[in-house]
Amino acid sequence: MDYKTRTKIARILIEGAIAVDTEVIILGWVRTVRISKNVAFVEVNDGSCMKNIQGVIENPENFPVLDKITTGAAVRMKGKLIESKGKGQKYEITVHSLDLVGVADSTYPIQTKRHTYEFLREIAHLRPRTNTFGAVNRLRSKIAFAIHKYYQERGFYYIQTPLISASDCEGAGDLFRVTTFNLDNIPRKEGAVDWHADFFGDETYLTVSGQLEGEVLATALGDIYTFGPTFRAENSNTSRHASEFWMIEPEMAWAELDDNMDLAEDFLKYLFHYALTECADDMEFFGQWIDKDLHRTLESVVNSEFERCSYTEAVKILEKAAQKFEFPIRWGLDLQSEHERYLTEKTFKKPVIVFDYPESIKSFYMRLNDDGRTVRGMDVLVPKVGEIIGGSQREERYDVLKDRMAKKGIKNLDNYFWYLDIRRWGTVPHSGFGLGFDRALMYMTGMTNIRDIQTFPRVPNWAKF
RNA sequence: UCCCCUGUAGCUCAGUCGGUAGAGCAGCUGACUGUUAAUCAGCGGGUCGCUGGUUCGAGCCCAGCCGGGGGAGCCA
Repeated sequence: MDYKTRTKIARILIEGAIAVDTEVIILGWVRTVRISKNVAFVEVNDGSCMKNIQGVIENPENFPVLDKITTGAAVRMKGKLIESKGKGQKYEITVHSLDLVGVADSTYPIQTKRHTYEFLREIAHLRPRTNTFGAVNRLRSKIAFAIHKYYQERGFYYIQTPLISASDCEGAGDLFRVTTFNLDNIPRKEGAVDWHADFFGDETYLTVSGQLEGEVLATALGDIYTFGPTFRAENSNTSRHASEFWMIEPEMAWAELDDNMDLAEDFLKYLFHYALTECADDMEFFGQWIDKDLHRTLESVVNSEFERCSYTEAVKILEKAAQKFEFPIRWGLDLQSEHERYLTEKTFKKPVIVFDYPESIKSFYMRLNDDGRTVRGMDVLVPKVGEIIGGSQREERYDVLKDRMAKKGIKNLDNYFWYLDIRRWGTVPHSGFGLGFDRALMYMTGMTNIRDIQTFPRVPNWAKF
């Protein structure tokens, strides 16, 4: 094969790195074919970029293989790069030889027309060959790289936290259990399941967050970040939730909530700006076909100063709001989606960071304020989506943390000895947050369903492919 | 988990009052001197989600089940 000698389409159409009249070999998949008596056009995409390159065949009768060159077929196309004689593209290829590498017969499900997302989800193994899903997957790669670039350039260390965990982090009952037990014959001792007999000698789960381990490393390396998968067994049936998703969780020692907000704001702006400038080809497609306001929305986030508003102020604003809400507003109640969207879309018309939430509605690890009733938690809210980041300054005082864990009803405190130990010796103020990778990508692309942002989504009742 | 909507050809959908199945696209065959989701002509294509019920007769009405979508909650 011509793996090493072929020219990727992006080199020609995006980078402009190939001179006219150069002999090139294109390896790719046929998007559409148009054949008439004296000329045929074969449009090929090789995945390297959004755009297709058009092969022109001036004497189709000499290319009997054209009969089998159909939408979806894999082909090798050799010819000379020329300036296009037709309208609609700058370059095209005068084809000298054309080989069918892999046939796609008439049962190939992707047609040269728009398909519904619902249909494409059922062919998740083929949808990356469409424009939309090609663009999504290219952007995923670029933004994953941008995330590493951002933190590495700022002296954060990338750490790998365990996916199998014995702690249930926030005490929620929404975990996937990990076991090697034969489910038809589970060992029991005095009536109860004998977890000592299980593989790890204890109950274990798929992690819901790498935060607690991240705190351990931050209080040794200073600044760290995690970037990996997490798992939630919640029966959430929405367009924004998946059972398996990737999170970015930076954690900084010596940092307080203000530093945390600064990082969250700067990080989001960096990612959006990176997408707009480094992925312009694919972003143009999203702006044209998925969300006409996409560029305006992203640019406004990049160029705005995020508003910072305490929970208490936010409640006052919402109480005075002219709008009727479905859910009640009262100090002590959590903000609902409709409230968050009102704040970011109506009141401030830009991203908002809400902070200092009531102690009663937030997790045990958030630092208790001097007022004794609020904690140093923060949520970053953006127009159109609402909450995109959740984070906090962590409770670094041993006694206060232990009390709050007990108060929050965490049962097996012994399992958290290590988490408490980092407060016992050399404790230090530290802060961090979590950004959902897939949700950030939804915002960047305008795609409205997480099942179409993840390549192989896992949601309740769906783990195919 | 709750509320609402939905399931008919490969895809997107229509199907009236309950009377036995339709269109566009795709596919196939042919035509066509540069096309851009090419165009034009012809042809083939159905377990109406499943099970049961009502009825002389059900794609249509009723019940249950299964699948899909949107919204809410939980959150990232």
